[in-house]
Amino acid sequence: MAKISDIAKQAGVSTATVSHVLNNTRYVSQELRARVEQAARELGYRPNLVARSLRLKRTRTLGFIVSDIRSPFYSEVARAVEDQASSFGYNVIVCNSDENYTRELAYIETLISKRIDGLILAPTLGEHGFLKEVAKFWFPVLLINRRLDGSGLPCISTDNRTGAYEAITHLIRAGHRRIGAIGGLAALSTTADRLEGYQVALREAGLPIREDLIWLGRPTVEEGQRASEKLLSLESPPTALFAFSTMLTLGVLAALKSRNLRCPEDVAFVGFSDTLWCPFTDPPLTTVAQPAREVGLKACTLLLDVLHGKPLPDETYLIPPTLIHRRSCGCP
Amino acid sequence: MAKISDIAKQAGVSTATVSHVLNNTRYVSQELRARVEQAARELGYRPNLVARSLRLKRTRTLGFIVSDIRSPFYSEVARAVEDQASSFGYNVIVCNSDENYTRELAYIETLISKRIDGLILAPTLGEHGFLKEVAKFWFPVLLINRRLDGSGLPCISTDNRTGAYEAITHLIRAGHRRIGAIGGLAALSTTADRLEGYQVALREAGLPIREDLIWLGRPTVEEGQRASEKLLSLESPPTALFAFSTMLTLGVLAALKSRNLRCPEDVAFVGFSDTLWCPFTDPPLTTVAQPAREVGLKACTLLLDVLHGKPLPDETYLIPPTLIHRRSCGCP
DNA sequence: TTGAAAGCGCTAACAC
DNA sequence: GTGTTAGCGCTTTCAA
Repeated sequence: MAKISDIAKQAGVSTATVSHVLNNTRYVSQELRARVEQAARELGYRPNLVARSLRLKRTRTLGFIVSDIRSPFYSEVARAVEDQASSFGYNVIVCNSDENYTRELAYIETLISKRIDGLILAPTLGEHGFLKEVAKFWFPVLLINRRLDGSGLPCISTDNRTGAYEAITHLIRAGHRRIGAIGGLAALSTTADRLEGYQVALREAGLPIREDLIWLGRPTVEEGQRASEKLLSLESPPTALFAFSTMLTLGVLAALKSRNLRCPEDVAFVGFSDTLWCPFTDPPLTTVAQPAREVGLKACTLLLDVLHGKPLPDETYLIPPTLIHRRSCGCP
Repeated sequence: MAKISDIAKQAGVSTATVSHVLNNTRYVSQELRARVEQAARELGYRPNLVARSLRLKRTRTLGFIVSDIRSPFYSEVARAVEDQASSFGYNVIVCNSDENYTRELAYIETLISKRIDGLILAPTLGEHGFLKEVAKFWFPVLLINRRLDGSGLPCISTDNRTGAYEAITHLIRAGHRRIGAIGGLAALSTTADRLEGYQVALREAGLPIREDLIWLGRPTVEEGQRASEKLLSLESPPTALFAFSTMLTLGVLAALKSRNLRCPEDVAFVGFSDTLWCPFTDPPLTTVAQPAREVGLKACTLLLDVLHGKPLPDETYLIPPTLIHRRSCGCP
């Protein structure tokens, strides 16, 4: 664990000179430069970034808090964030909030204490007023996926409204008039936006918005299955279903299977979030593909911009998703 | 950004007292304790863990390097590691090596400089002799998933040999005598172990090991598809296929689909790594489910044990996988 | 062109 | 019971 003063001694120069050689931060003669470099090599020197961080008041470390890194969407975002961050010399600490407000808060406290340079956050439900303080006092905060209206915090997100609108419009064009919607927690902006897209599409087509065709709740496979069963048991059941997330999609598939319903012949289906598996399910799934990589890249790029002096934007950036046509929607 | 000396001033005590109150590290009278706590609250004090780390020579931060966090296996491992780490007050920096030795090396350098307390690593291919030095000089290193034979580094891994053995034995019992194997890079211990399990199962059943039924290569969907096409084009093609990874499994499915082969009627199939989607593919997939969570938990637990003073084991821990029976293997 | 030394915020040995 | 202070390893101002 050689330190700068060890190198200085061995090379017969001052610590200032060593530091300047190592960081290329002021002119040093060839002679001394060579001696310093050799000494550093001989001693197996590795700069201590902890000391450097203390001195410079920046850690080149970012925080990344999402509900669960196992989600295909968030792991893709995480990958993009890490790619971008590492290419600029930053590392990222990954945290799983599990949709738990208290856990999220605890992570934020820790990250403050660790003096991260910036935070990318998919907030849980709950009062997030304190984030304004965090952003003002500690480090820039960039939201992903979920807006926090009125917080003034910038957010990078899929254009959920448009995504849902296009999915539903597609089903309507194929002749469906009763389309069930199975969504996540109503209080999340993602759910609200997708629901809005669903409603606008119906309205524009002159179709009624039937509350009994809409189910919102916890986005798990089991709940999705239960929700599907419920909608499909209505006296005039939907001829098509639209699920807002991967877990709910799996729930729908389970329900169709357990009822021996053929898709798309008996019930058409469109999901939200494309994955590698979607082409291989029975039937291949039509989905709204979320631009996860773009969201991560944009969020991290903006964050790094701010760290390099640009002003924090207060806008929401919506990135358009893509409707991927496969068999489950029943179109040619 | 109040610091300890600010609190000391405000509370009219020494910095030592403040530190001891904050860390509960020596007796302080109720009186002073209360004054310190109030001052800390009033000033919105957050301990500076960078300074603390410099002083204590530990950061309560772990490194986690895998090829790609998007992989269902690694993201599950990451989640388990993070759960365990955070419950002990540690954070984890996640890095994606992309199977690139140079990238992996660069990350390790950075993590050394950041003075992480320990590293969990799924090594890429390449000479890893330097890891012994790292482990000796800087921090404990725990391998996951891939052994580095002769390195003396402990490894937590799926019992790949047994997993493959059981899958193949299952197919043999169902009457298959020509079973194709589609695996990843030959130099990886995971590939070698799974191949060994495949071979041992055949040998025990008195079946020949035909080299033309074995394909090893880059584990991508495209390569998996190409490999399947090749095996299925043999004059006496395999009646069952065994794929070593998720990507290769998707490739097999693509090949079966493009050739209009029914599974399991025309070709039976077993994959490695279970995912949420496996019950919903066409047909539902029989797979060897990897104990990803257990691997992550065990790795992190061992690492934390070492950090708390226990000696680093030099063993390899193999965690048994589970064969999950679904339709694709063609058994009742 | 280079060096001496202060100071980033914290802990803890030592002194009282 | 509490306080003084050195020092963790680095950067950078100031001086020469």
